[in-house]
Amino acid sequence: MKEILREIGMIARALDSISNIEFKEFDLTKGQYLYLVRICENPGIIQEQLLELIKVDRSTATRAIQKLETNGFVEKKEDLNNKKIKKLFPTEKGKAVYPFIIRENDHSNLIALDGFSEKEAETAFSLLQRIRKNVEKDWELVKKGNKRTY
Amino acid sequence: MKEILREIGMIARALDSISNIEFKEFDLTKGQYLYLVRICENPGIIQEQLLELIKVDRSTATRAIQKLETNGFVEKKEDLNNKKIKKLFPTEKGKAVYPFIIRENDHSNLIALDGFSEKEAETAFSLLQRIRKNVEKDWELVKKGNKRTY
DNA sequence: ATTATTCAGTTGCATATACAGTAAAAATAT
DNA sequence: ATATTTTTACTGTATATGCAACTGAATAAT
Repeated sequence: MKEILREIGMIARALDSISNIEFKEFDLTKGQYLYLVRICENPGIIQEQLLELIKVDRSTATRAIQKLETNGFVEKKEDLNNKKIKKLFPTEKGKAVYPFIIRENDHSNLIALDGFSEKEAETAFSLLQRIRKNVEKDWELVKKGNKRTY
Repeated sequence: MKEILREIGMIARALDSISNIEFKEFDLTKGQYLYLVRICENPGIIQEQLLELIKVDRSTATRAIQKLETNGFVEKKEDLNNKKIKKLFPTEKGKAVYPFIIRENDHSNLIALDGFSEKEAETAFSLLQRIRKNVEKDWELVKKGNKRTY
């Protein structure tokens, strides 16, 4: 059995660790960049959708967004038709750090794909996308309390 | 730019989340399975090597291992020639849960690679391995305090 | 129309994570 | 041989993470 999980875990932790260190200079604490980029790219997104994009727990998302709001990176806006939801938008401060996050992420991407041909990079992306789609089904099930059988 | 990082992050978080939920029945708390499998597969490994295998901070490893030890899954043994290091071994209890961890991980692997041909799975693994090797260089640098320039 | 169910967001509590700094042993340099 | 640097493990403190349980709003079921 080819242990792709372990490779993915190692890569994810290493890259996340690097990002967290590098984003401290923008006063973003651990993990916050994940939320901020996605809010910048999807202005008006609600927490529930955001957490699905990141694959993180509801409570974790609540507090990460709360902190981002406290520190002036994003703001919550009420919806006129639905009192339940809160739409998320980046502030000017949030928009200002966005390019730095992208630049860093792009660099990590480049490093990750060092030595890859155009075609190989393309293949890696499409295979990873398929893996992600496979995995997110189970994630949603298990998070809803269902049990996997195997 | 193909955003492979985000895919990898999503996959890693989703799978880790599932594992943590599933391993609670063996009294393994968040993340502990990562350490335990590797100690089972590399009996006598020391903390410093283990953390490189997982890509986690020294202090995190210390406490994770401490907890595994407290809960009777692993034990530390002094080395006769080197007073600095502590070799890690699984206890009987640790060895007993190992197959369950493997079974779960194998299942997740299978789910992740659902719809993949033999060849595609092979390709995914080898590309991921290359990505991991690229990324771990930067990780080691940054963790040592070096700054990346880009 | 009323009741039940799902959805979206939050909070209490327990726990993991990591940076910075410490200490002691080992390896290296002089 | 001694001084310096590196290696290995650990601690203090701050912060993130997630499960379980809860709220109120929206939707579905009867």
